[in-house]
This record gives sequence, C-alpha cells and structure tokens, in this order.
Amino acid sequence: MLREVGLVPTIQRLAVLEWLCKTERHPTADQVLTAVRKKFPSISRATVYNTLDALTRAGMVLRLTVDPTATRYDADLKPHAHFRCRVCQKVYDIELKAEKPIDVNAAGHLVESVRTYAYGVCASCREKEGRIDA
Amino acid sequence: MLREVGLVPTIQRLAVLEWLCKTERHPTADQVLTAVRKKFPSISRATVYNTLDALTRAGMVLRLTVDPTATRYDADLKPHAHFRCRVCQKVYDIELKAEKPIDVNAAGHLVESVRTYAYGVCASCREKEGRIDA
DNA sequence: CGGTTGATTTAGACTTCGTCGAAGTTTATA
DNA sequence: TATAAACTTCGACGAAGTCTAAATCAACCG
Repeated sequence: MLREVGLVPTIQRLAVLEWLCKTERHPTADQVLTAVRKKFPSISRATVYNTLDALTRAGMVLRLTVDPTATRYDADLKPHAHFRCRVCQKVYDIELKAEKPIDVNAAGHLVESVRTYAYGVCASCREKEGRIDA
Repeated sequence: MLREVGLVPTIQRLAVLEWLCKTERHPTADQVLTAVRKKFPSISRATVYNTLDALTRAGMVLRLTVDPTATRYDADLKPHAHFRCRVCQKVYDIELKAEKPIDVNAAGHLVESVRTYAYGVCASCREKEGRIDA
C-alpha cells in the first residue's frame, strides 16, 4: 500500500499507519508518538511528523484543523464533518447532510479538499451542564 | 459597542477592534500585535490575545483555524467560507453556494457555529505554476 | 473629590507544537 | 557488494500561545 503511493515501506511508517487505522479517535501527532512508542520505543518525533505529512500528501490520512491547539489526523476517508465541544474539547465525527457538501464558489482557485467543522457543546456536556445550570 | 457585550471599553480594545474592522485580510494574533503597536506601542502580547478571545466570545469577530500554523481572525461576520493556497499560503474569502451550507447532522450536540475551509492552489499561483510546469 | 474594589494591562518567563540540520542507518539499484 | 538515495534519529531551535505577579486603570460610592 505504501509502495503504491511512492513511499518506502519502513517499519516505522507501518507502525504509524497501523495504529492510525485501528484507532477511532482523532489523535494529535503527539498522541501518535506516544502510542507508537509503546510498540516501537526508538521512534522519534521527527519521524512521526514526517510520516504523518507523507501520508497526508499521499491522501491516506486527513489532516484536521478543527482543534486550534494542535493538528489532528483521521484515517477515515469517508466524507464526514467534525464537531468540537468547547467544554470537554473532544472531537466527534458528524455526518454531512447536504448532498454536495463541497459546493463552494472558488473564484478561480483550484479546490483540492474541503473541510467542515462545527463547534458548540456536545450531547454529554449538555446533560451535565443542564443539571448544574438548572 | 463594546459596552453592549459586557466588555469594559479600554483604549487597547478599541485599538484592536478598530484595526480589525478596517483591514480586509485575515490576520494572525501576531499581525494584530505588530499593527496595533504602531499606533499604541505599549500594548502587550497578552492583551492582544485576551482581547481577541473576548471579542470572539462576544461574537464580534470570528476565529479561523484554516491555517494550521496560526489562528486567524476575521471581523467580517457575513456567512462565507475560506480558502487557503498551499503554494503561497494566502487565505481568501470565498462564497458559499448552498443555501444551507451548515446543514450537518449534529447527533445531539448543540451546534453554535460552523466553518467551511477549502484548500488547494489559488488562481494566481495556478498561472505561475502553469508557466513553469508546461 | 478621593478612596476602594475589581477588572485590565504589562512584562517576561514558560510550555507546547512543530521544524530543522547533521550524522548515522536502512533500502533500493546495479 | 558497492553506491546512491531515501529514511531515521537526536537534539537544538523557532514560533504560537499561556500564565503569573505586579502595576495600572475604570467604575462606583460615600
């Protein structure tokens, strides 16, 4: 798979990709580093950043900027949007309702990808807040 | 205006807001700091960050995460999307075509705001690249 | 007007995310 | 096997943003 996109399939890249694909969350680069180090202690920060960058450019993972404090990555390539709770700061997948979610007037620019991010209070935090605020 | 949203109208906040409103670009916090210091040399970094945060929570400016390297701010509250060129890295306003651009299935979350970001190569860089690649 | 209180500003240290460069190692090619 | 190219590693570095403590300012009230 890595070879097909022009990347040398090193053991480090395999470890990163494997972990990304079997986690459902939206990890930051540091979370990837910490997780992969459990199985592969010698991997360095630069390698993780390089690998995530290479996988992003190869289109195998998505780079998300939904979180202002750190870039997140997503191995789920199906079109969907992301929601970030301003209370617990977790990131959730949400569905895009519109059939053409990407329908923007690009004014002559070449659009290669589109992201939709929503912000607010997640269902879980609404409950907790409700009890307190009431 | 500031008083209406519960903020003490200090000279620093006025300087930030005034500059934000008369610039058409999408400045980073550091660009705001540099610009405002020309008229108000003693303003500190923390004040600019605090002010931008307060203005964002008050709904007077939008916080953008279109640029992975730094948060940007936009005083234009009309609904529109943003495009970032991966070559020159400039951020452009673009129009949202769909009438309900924001139509996401929020799965029980309380959605307070939605952002749409597009990425690719801007019209200007397409021309330049075209000449080179040809 | 003068004093008190609470909010705001300031300066600078600090943390964290991410990048860079140089040297060593691995992979592919012949 | 020899060589070149790609990749990894480490640590230093840079930049974005936060935090703290002290000084200052604005509002309120007698």
